[in-house]
Amino acid sequence: MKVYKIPEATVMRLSIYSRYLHQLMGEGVETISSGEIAHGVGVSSAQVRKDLAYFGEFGTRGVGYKVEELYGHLMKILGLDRNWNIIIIGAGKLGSALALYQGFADRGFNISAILDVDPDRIGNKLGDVKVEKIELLDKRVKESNVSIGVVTVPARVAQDVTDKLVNAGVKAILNFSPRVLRVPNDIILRNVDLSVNLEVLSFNLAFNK
Amino acid sequence: MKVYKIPEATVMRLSIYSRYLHQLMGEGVETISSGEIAHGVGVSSAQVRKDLAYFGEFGTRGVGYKVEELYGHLMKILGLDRNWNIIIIGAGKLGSALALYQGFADRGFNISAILDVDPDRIGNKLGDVKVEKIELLDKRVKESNVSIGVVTVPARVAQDVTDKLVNAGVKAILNFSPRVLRVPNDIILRNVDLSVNLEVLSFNLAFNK
DNA sequence: ATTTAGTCGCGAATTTTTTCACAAGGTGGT
DNA sequence: ACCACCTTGTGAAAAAATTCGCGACTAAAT
Repeated sequence: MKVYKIPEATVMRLSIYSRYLHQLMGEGVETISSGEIAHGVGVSSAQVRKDLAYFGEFGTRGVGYKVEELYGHLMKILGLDRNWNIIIIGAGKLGSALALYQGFADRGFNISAILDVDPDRIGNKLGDVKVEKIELLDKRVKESNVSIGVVTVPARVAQDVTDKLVNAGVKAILNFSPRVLRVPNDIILRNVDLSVNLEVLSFNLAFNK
Repeated sequence: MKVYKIPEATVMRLSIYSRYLHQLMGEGVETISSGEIAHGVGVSSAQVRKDLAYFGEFGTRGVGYKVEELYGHLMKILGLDRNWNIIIIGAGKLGSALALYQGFADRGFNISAILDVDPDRIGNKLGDVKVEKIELLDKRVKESNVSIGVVTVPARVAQDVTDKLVNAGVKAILNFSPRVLRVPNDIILRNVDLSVNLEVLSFNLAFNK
């Protein structure tokens, strides 16, 4: 099987499968079929098998998958068999929420720093991390070997912050600002636009009836 | 042109185009080509034209699109030519951040209520809205004619909250909890999983080198 | 009036993703 | 040992989404 290009949709589903498997482990389930995973997360069983087939053969014909084993494979595939250091730029409501979001820590994402320009925010404690001034961006990225920058600043400064992150050496950026960011080709960029999601709902509500 | 099924990716891009056009309006731009929109938001010009073609002919050959006019069409298509009432269930960090997120109000989403079970949170003011007890769910949805429910509760109670929202009469649900929700066929459901986004980055960092 | 340069709309071709369908392999009962 | 029954892995088919290519149309310059 080709390993060249994995569909992004596949990667997102793997992440969802892994979480479902984790839940099953908690329930003491030891073996599961593609059909059951499919039903559990709302896709087709062929989809589950195809997604897994990109990376190897993890099941046993006639039987299914060992939950714990498959979970381990998925975590490895997703790069979650290690910790990642991330930095959050922007300690507004969204940045704070992300900093305190347990889901990140649970999956091995360690928040190395959270920075802002606003003196009122600097010094605030968010969980274990204290908000620091933006000038420390380069220093913090380098000293903590930060791989991922999370951008939660207003649109007008998003590109500027992004450039600084790239220069400091982050390899990937998760952008929550409603701005199209330019990054060099070797930097991985993902955009999460909260409004877009609501607007897709709005479209469906308005359009389909 | 077929109106049957609009790709979800198209809808998401329309939302992005509309925001870019709004920015251009602010800059005083009056006319724009598909190629310029494409460059501005990072897709191909054919993609822009194809996306728009699902809904009609908005441009002038040889000239391009009138920014304001196209913006108006897009807002109408997206159902943003009116206001939507939404309710947020879960006043934790994420729910609070969403409640205070200016981006929603800017696009016509009006937060009718935000509810929680935690007595410590009830009574807190988030912008113009006060956190109220979860028991008011049915009442608030009905009296404010709420169309969209936003679920930001812990995974274990997400399905329960969802069922209550559906029973109360919401037509769409935006789910931020890491749980696959079951809803009737006529209810529109979208999932936003913040961890998935980080994990796709993690995968790309780990896998591509 | 004609030419030149530019741009849209859209059918067709291409690429990508999903679904189908079944051979291969495994389990448990008799 | 054989049979009945499962479930995976995967090539092939189908479906969906994107890109290509060009005819149709516009504006502006000469």
